[in-house]
Amino acid sequence: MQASPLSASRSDSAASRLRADILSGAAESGTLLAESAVAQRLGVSRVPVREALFTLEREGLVEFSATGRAFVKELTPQDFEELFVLRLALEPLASRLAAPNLKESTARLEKNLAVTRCAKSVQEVTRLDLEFHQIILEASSNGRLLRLWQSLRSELELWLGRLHRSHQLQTRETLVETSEAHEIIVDCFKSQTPAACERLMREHILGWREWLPLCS
Amino acid sequence: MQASPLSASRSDSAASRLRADILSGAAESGTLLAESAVAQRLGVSRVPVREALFTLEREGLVEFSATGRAFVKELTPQDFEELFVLRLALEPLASRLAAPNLKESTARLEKNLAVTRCAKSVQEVTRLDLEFHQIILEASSNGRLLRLWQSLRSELELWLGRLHRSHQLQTRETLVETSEAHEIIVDCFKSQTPAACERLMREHILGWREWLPLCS
DNA sequence: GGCCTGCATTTGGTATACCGTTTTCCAAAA
DNA sequence: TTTTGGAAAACGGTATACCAAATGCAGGCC
Repeated sequence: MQASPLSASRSDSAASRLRADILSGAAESGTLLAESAVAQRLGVSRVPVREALFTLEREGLVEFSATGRAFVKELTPQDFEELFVLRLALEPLASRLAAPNLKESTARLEKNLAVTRCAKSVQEVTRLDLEFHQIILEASSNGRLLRLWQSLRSELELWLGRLHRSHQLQTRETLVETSEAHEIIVDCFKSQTPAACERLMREHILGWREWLPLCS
Repeated sequence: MQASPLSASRSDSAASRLRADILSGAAESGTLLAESAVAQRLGVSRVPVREALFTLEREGLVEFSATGRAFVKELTPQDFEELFVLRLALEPLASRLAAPNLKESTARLEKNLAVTRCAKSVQEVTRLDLEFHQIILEASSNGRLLRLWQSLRSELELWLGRLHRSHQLQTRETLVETSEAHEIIVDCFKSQTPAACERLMREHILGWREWLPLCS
């Protein structure tokens, strides 16, 4: 256990509930998130809601208009392209940095892999996929690198969630593809050089890019 | 004219004033920034101060303790190392992406260069240096890349400011070094391929790393 | 019919007040 | 002298209230 301040503040729980609404698709793209309305719905005052919206903006799930009104973010194919370029810059780097440390934290990756193999929905596969990558980022021992990546993570989740809702992806197929790729990565971390890990992650991200044509 | 909401909110001006205090060294490393005290000093209520502190945390100038108290960030040599690794990942990439667009925005770079040559203090050189790099990031046409870089910029400024105050760097020398390096970069953008621009920026950042030993 | 105008309503920005928790500091005991 | 106990002060989290600006709609004007 780690980030549990014993009682999540109302700001945090407001952020969590809004995040869930957005990622699940309950709050559609472009929806206005008025402070008062959200506050009333969540049963808290406007102050925590305000902070939650600020947090979600940082995560890329919400955007503010020039006059300060908050809307659920809209994503375009260009957004996907931007995310791709940045993953390609950050994740291979993280893999190289993490390689020396990863011989120990491999256990976390393998546990993730085991859970992934039993996943029962595309959403679950997606979540575990991102978690797998985050484990590597955490092992990179570069706090700022992790922070930068996290500021992209929610957007990726949002993107993938929408994709899964518009195209009906096959759970089985997605699961097998993901876990096989991750398996190779874990093996690489266990036996290969940092440079090899970097190269492999680069390939992995390049492969992920193939999802792009699915943009609606 | 662009991002001028006609009257900066009190949150924004509070953030500006705090940022200036921190970057100028008026607020020393580790100083507690209590909401009430800051609010009283700036003549506003706690709410805008709260948001300003949140903003500055995002910029890396302030850090919160587990119990939510804000302190002026302390920087270690490892922080410099992290910033270096990330600049090395982001800026060459930005240069490559910007190269095709830069033939037009070169004017901005050249104007920056001209002003730099007349700079009269190390602080001014530093500020213009970062501005030069930011112009390139802006020309990369990747909003997220720019955003990630900006989240490092204030920290760089903080770092360099402290460096200049502890070691008495020569204005003349710093200025000449900086402007000569930037001159080469502008030439490259005007005549070379994206790949060449990327390589050159990589060299530039690697050279910048030589400042590291100056850590106290 | 389309466009401008003005008012009612909504919305965000900010000040103030209250409460529980954390810090701080001093005094008493080991 | 050091440690510890506890109380007072400081601080952050949040609710509420007020105001100015922005929005949206309806009615009038061209």
